[in-house]
Amino acid sequence: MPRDKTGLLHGSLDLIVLRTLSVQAMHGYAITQHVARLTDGVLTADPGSLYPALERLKRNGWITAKWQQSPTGRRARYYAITRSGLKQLGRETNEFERFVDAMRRVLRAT
Amino acid sequence: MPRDKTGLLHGSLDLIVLRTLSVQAMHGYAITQHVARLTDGVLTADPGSLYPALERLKRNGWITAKWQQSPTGRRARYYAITRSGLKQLGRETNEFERFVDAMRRVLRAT
DNA sequence: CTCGAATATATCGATAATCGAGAGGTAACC
DNA sequence: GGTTACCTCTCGATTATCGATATATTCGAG
Repeated sequence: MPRDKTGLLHGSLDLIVLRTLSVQAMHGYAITQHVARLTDGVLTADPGSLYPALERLKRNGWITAKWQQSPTGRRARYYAITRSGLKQLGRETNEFERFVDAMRRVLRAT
Repeated sequence: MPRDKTGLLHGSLDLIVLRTLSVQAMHGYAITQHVARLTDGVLTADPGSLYPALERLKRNGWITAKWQQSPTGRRARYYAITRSGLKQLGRETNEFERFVDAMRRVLRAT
């Protein structure tokens, strides 16, 4: 599974996680799989980045965590997005679009 | 002049600089102005990030530096992209597009 | 003539996010 | 019994960005 190694992921992992949880509450491992499958491995949420990120988001009140049983019977920590997390998702999505627009302007300049 | 503060710039400054220098050789301060004007201040190349970045790119052989007179009569260091810098620009542009595509897939997932 | 704004380069330390490499453990399957 | 898939979590190293700061020159306004 290819890693980022470009540094581009920097600052967008939170957005990825918030967006993923806005679709459905799920546990960390499921987030990893979801992102890898959606992007054909272009983006990955590695444990070493994901769990700190989840802790960060929780600390900011944008997600909640609760232990549950996964469909496979094992215990897993389910993360759900909060109302303020949804607002944050909106903000970060806008920022991302602004960023991409600006980059496109630079990349197309003559 | 608004700063990034999202972390999104992380990893794309090199691309911005290479692309800018591919248009025309110029000095650091001119890069700062060029990027700010093109993007309406959405992206900035602050001195504290720019000069280390230029040094980094030079170390990799992607740009060259040479002292010259600026149109205003002051001495300035002019940076020019090299052939291998152009190749690197191509690679980084592709990576960026791949990244944006992947992000879009995540942001549009249902 | 003086003063501030614009031009221009550069360094330093703090910050913070990512990543690699694990460690630990359960369940299922061959 | 061994391997794979599932699932959480921590630690240290790395690295880029950023804010602040220093230095110096040129130009135009008052």
